[in-house]
Amino acid sequence: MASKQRILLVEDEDHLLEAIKLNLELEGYKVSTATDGKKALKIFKEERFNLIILDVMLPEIDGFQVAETIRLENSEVPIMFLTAKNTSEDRVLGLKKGADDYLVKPFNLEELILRVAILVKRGLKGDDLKELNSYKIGEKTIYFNSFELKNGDGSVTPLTKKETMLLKLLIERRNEAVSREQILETVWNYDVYPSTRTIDNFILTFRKYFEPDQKNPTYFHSIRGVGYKFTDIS
Amino acid sequence: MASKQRILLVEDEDHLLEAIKLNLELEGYKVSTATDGKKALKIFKEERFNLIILDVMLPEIDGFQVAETIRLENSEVPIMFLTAKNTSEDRVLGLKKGADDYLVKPFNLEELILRVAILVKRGLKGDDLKELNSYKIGEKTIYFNSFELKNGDGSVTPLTKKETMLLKLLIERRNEAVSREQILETVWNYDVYPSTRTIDNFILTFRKYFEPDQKNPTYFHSIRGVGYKFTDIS
DNA sequence: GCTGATTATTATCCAATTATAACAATTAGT
DNA sequence: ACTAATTGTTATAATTGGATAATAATCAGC
Repeated sequence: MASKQRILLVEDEDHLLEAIKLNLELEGYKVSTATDGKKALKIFKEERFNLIILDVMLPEIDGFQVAETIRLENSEVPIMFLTAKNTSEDRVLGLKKGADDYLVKPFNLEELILRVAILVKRGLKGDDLKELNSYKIGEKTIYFNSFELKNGDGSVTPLTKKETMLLKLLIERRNEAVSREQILETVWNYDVYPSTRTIDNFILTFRKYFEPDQKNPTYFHSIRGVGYKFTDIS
Repeated sequence: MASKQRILLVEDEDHLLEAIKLNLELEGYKVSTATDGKKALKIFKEERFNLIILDVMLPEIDGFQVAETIRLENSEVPIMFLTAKNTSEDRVLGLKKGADDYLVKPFNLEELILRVAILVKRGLKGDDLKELNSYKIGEKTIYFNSFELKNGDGSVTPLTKKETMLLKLLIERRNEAVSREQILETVWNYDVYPSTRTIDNFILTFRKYFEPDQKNPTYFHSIRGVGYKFTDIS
């Protein structure tokens, strides 16, 4: 990812604030903090964030009001509420204020991290998104949602739908063998199987695209009797 | 809300399936159901949904595989996992497969309803109300608000409503493939699908407007089996 | 164990098939 | 009258499977 994603964390309990901040930073986010609603709004006006995490119970201005104010100006940024109350009215209220997610205290830190990842990913735009949906192999970069392959010299080769899908599958499962059966089930439909020879053909073109030495594949390995394995150390 | 939002619910326990379905319908959603992964994929291919709720443990094909297959196609539809397992690996795996949310069983029905509302709402505003008033392609400028196209020589060509909408969509998503389905969903309504051939014709006129060489498009690329991609380096 | 024969699987090329898009002409709808 | 949508024909690109060569695995016989 190009640059660190930024999170604004608003929480009045110092202890909890520090714990969450530390964990988010370990995950690679840049975290700004505020301990009350007033300060939160001040920081929000000065910087741009990819996600705002708001405790509901805050001194001076509560989390809901903060969210409401933010939504007046900027309806895009995802907002996650942390709430101790678990009554239905409260959660519905949060929703109305434009929450994208909420966690009930006490919560599991790991769950927080996971949900943060989902929200940040969702908010990404343009170049970041393109970055997220790409994969580098050597000098070349595959862009999965523009269906193209950028070569080392900057030239671009178009990829077909099936090529892209199969590449995606093998890369998702990199460093493990994917059986021919699995490939057919996933890339082709569960009912219409072509001959297994077809797969070879796709691998062949992949090797033409990516392998410096066709006869000695670095990336696309055949596993006899099973299927193929995409190997990459990155 | 113009028309009912559609949800695909995939769950193998009949009792739970019915309970969730009933509650979602009470909330005003149109709910389609499937009891195993294979059926789910079949239905997914036939209809369009605003949200997919997937139990992870399913007969035949599990929820993760279903999600993976859906995500291999270009689909951006939000996916929520229902999972009994609460181990960290499982949740991270769900994330990687492209989850937008997940609930751990046993869950509170009210919480499910709330989270569904968040995801559906998010999907709707996903059409980005980004202010895009004009856009330059080569010598020409499109004015989205006045539905017209200013040519290099200063003359003006009027654009129809549909032309403008489709142009806007493709330009907003520039450099990525937009599937025919997405086009139909966005430019046409959810229920009124014209034949997909209609789209070709619009592209045809776009190429007449913008392409120096019709046979070798610079801007409007067809991606076979997927849809169209508007390419621009600016 | 080793060697060569046998068999199974994959690599590769290419022609045939199929799927999809380009395009034009026509119809429908307002 | 003018968009929008359908339909049909042609053009084109992607996918497929057959043929053959290459390679790897298995096995029989020594």
